[in-house]
Amino acid sequence: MATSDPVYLRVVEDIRRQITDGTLPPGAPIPSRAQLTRKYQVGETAARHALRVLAGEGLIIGRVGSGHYVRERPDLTPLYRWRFLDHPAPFAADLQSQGRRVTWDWHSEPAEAGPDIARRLRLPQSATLTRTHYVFRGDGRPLQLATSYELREFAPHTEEERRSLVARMYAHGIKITEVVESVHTRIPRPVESDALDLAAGVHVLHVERTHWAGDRPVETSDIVIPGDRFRVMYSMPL
Amino acid sequence: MATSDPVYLRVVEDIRRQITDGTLPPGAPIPSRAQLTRKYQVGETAARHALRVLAGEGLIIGRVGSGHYVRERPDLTPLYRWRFLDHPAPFAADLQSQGRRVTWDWHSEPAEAGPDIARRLRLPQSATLTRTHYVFRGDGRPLQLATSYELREFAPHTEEERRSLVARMYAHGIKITEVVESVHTRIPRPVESDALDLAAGVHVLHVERTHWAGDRPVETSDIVIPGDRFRVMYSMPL
DNA sequence: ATCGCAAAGTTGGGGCTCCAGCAGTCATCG
DNA sequence: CGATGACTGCTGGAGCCCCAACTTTGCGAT
Repeated sequence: MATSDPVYLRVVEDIRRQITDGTLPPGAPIPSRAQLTRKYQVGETAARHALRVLAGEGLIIGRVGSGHYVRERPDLTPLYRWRFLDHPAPFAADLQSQGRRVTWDWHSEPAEAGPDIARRLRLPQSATLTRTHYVFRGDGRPLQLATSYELREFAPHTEEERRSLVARMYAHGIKITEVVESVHTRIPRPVESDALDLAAGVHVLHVERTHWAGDRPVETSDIVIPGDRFRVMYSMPL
Repeated sequence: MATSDPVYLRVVEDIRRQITDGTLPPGAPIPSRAQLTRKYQVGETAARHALRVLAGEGLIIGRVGSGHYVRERPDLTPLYRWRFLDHPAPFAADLQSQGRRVTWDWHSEPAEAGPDIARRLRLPQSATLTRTHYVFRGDGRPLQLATSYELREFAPHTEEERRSLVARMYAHGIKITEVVESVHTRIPRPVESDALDLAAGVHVLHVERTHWAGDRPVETSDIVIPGDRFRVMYSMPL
């Protein structure tokens, strides 16, 4: 099934890989339609489609009359990236509203991204992340274990910062009732793919594309609560 | 400049209008590529492109072998739609952190959308909205005036609900330092248009597309802070 | 009356081509 | 020597066509 994928996806994935692993640095020119046509032995339609998808993802930018280029400042993209893979336990914030006092402990350690997380976070495998294990407690009794992965340069530096970060997440009242399997992808899936079919009963909240920039504090959160599974996508700046 | 726009936009805008004003109700079939080609006297490329854009916006859904249809449950789309057009005053939440006590009063009234808001909220002009005027005070002194427009069916029903809604907004620490000119558009601009150019120094956070569904509580917020102007986009369910 | 099947219609992927408008580059002219 | 203008390459819009896979429909046979 992997080899019979649409042709344009092959091009998209190859270029995306080159961008994320640094082969194509920010500002680097992307081959033009004509060049892609030759290089990947595809039609111009597929080549142009691939470029549009990548541009839609925010990875590259097209300049009329000039060409496509790898977007500058891609480091702004992953402000915070979280990934929780947890016990199906009630989330702490849930219990706060029931009057219990929630506390949490954690310990952080450096970790390599590894293939799975690297792919999901669109990072090179060698990227150094900060892995943090949490133990959430309600009235002292353990409620939930959680693991989060953050880019080192964006991870909180002090105890206080991390505490405030987690507190802000709690302020959202995120309930985690089952597997929380998530990544905050700022540059999610290809533009045209997988239009959601609400009528079919798929329950999902889905942020397709988010672009941003700016040197001021920015905070966004997107919470997805499908039927029986859900994801939390969360990002915060310092 | 309006008449020399791309042709596919003419198709997009016409269909979008028909959907938002109810001419094409949820579930209604959209003309096929061939039919659009004839109806609007455009090429197949433009017709298909228009359909893709609308599908990308989440307004319609394409089913292979069957056709495109107006998405069901479009009422889930505008959960809350806010629009503030305000004084360039510091936002109350800002002052909270400085230890001042922030309070606010409001009064709500029904209002017709009118041409401007109808266009921005993608609603029929005759839609009945709830218009709410706020006065925010810091330590009793007026700080800010704000006006918000909400779909009536999603407006808070009780005093307590509205108070909690505003409080939740404050919890985000949204600073409003200048004109807040905004609409929460769940279905923003066409898929392929206006990729942001970060390199050019445009400072903007921009949520392009958000789709969601589900019968459980969903909360999303998107805060945009460009250089010297900014928008707040906010939506919350009950 | 119901079942099965074929034909027609539709989407999505893909190919090819043309053109306007823009951006560099380079050569020519004053 | 500097400025202007022509040329080339690129993007984005647009047209037309073909095909595979899938749905729907309607007809014909049982």
